[in-house]
Amino acid sequence: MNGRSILRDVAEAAGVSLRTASRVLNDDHRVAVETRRRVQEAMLELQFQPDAMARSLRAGTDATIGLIVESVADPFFSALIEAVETAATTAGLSVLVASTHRDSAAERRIVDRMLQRRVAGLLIAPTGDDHSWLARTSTSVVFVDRGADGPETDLVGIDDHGAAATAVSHLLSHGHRQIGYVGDTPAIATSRARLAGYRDALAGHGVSVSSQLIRSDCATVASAASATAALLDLADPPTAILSAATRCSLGVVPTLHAQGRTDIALVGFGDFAMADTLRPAVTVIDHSAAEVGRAAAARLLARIADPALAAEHIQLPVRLIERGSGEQRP
Amino acid sequence: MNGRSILRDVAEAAGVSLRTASRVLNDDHRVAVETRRRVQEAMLELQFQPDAMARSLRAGTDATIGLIVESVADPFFSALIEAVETAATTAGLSVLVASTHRDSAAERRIVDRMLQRRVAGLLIAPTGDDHSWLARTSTSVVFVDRGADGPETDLVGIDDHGAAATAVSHLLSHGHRQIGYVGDTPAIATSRARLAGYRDALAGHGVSVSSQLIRSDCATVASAASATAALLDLADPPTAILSAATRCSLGVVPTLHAQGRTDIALVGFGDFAMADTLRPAVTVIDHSAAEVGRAAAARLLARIADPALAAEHIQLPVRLIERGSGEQRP
DNA sequence: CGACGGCATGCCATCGATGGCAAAGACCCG
DNA sequence: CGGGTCTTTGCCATCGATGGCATGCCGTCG
Repeated sequence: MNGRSILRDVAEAAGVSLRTASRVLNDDHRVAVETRRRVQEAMLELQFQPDAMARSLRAGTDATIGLIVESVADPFFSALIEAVETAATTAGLSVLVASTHRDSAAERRIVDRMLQRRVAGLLIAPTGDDHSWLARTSTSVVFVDRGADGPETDLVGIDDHGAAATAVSHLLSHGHRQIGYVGDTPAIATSRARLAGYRDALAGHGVSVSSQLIRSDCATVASAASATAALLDLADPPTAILSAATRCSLGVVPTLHAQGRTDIALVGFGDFAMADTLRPAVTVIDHSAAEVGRAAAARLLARIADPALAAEHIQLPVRLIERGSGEQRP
Repeated sequence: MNGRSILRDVAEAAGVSLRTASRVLNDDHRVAVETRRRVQEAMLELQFQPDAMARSLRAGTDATIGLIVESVADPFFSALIEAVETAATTAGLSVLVASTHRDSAAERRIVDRMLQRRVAGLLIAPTGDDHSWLARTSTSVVFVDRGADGPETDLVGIDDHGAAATAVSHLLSHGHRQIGYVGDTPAIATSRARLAGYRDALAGHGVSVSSQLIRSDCATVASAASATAALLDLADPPTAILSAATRCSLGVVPTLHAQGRTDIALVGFGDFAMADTLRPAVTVIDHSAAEVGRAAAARLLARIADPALAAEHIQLPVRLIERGSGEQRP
């Protein structure tokens, strides 16, 4: 039916040059009132829509930010995405999402593809440790949730070490000494920090750390479930458990319920649906994904506006929500 | 440090024309072996990455699909997004996401923006009823979850009417006659179909429908919670409830638990975390978001490949997962 | 030895918009 | 009335890659 109309058509219809039509489109003030009116009329008439590709090519950058996470479906990341998307839309930018599924080769491919698209900026919760591509691009990048160890790039996340330590101290103060740890692999910076927080809190209270109680190999709900079952089977089982990721909690909690061992104290990292409806309701460390997303997006927008900004590590506060499970005594 | 290199640089470095370098880039067979080698060497040397914008401009379409949903953070949609993203990535396409938050003006803006970007295709779970823009574009569009009432466009979703009827029949067969309905607004086609399925199943079994038992105004978790409380307060309260959306279940279930009324039979639309850990575990109709996403993406890719395809409505099967809550008798 | 076919390569235009510069017209002032 | 300034408008080149057509070179065959 309609071939879409281009700016040239508008210009011809209005009897002006392409350049003048372009000026009207961009609200350039140096256009006579009458001319502007004619051009605008023609634009409406022809239902003109500017071509974003052409603009991007000319501008050298695309009005889009790339968001790379581990999994789009993960509750933490999906909440984060929503916050980022809201901020981006407000700023007139679109959002490209992609999941790495912890495959660092896939991550590299995704990063390359986004850079080829000349995204205005990149938000990334990295999987791999190889961030050498950073040196090869001038695109604005902000790490989110976890990231480069070095201080040369922006990072927006939470105080994982402190949060884990807080959780452990909470359990210690309720009389626990045998505290199990169910968490994700230390290959992920975030998990590493949480495990360190766990260890340091125990050590700080003079409690010895038993490696039997530490299961830091739970990348999936299923592995967290079986790790929990294994902890319960120990000769000297834990009286409390720190679940160091929401994903882990989704395995730990059902296992405790299935085995009728809800007497075991539990603090989970990350809030989740129904956490306060279960009996006992689950005490969690809430690290608001939306807050992290908002802050990361704000930081990225600032960096896009001024690429010369000094790198910064932003840590958002977390809060312990006492609901019952974490306040049980041995 | 490095300004990125462009194809012209590669051509110069290899001592060939731009056109030849372009041929190598596109695996055109009409290039001498030796020349190809030189050009490829130059590409590696200069770390050449083709500019996606320029290609898109030339091609007239962008290697991207747009995905427009109500909320990126909604569990149903986030699972759907992940499936779509996986399929798209496999096909070499990127994914732009956006949330409408049920604002049809926002939806229009988002659609316009995506069309301006010349996305290769659009997947949309529409909020508004005005799909007149469809006529004005030649972009491939597939509706997902809900959509145009007419048969002129593709729609991938589930049999909402049948699924709701199944759930109601299930409750009826367990002796319930007072069945409450907590669902979203009938303004959404999906909700409308579910409510109709509820009514038709009741009518089909000769049970009269009481409008007091129907709360179809629950767009949020909080409103579902208060609607549930109101149902319980009725002079003639329901002995069973059909929660017609996952979001609603997240309000219904905590309310039943908080009021100690877990004796009320419940069937929920959409599975959710911890549904089988709660006591009683929650019987649900599982409509796999991932399945819907996969099918919708496959359909869109097919349509992009062949825009002349006849429109089709695809309904994916659902299954009733009996866990206990829906099998309780009055 | 000349004509012709096929392969490899190159030049130019093009996608749609915008930046730089110049020109044309209006207007003012001396 | 001429020269200068300001406003409005237009032409051309450009962003980076690819399509169409032309050209040059080689071999082959009559």
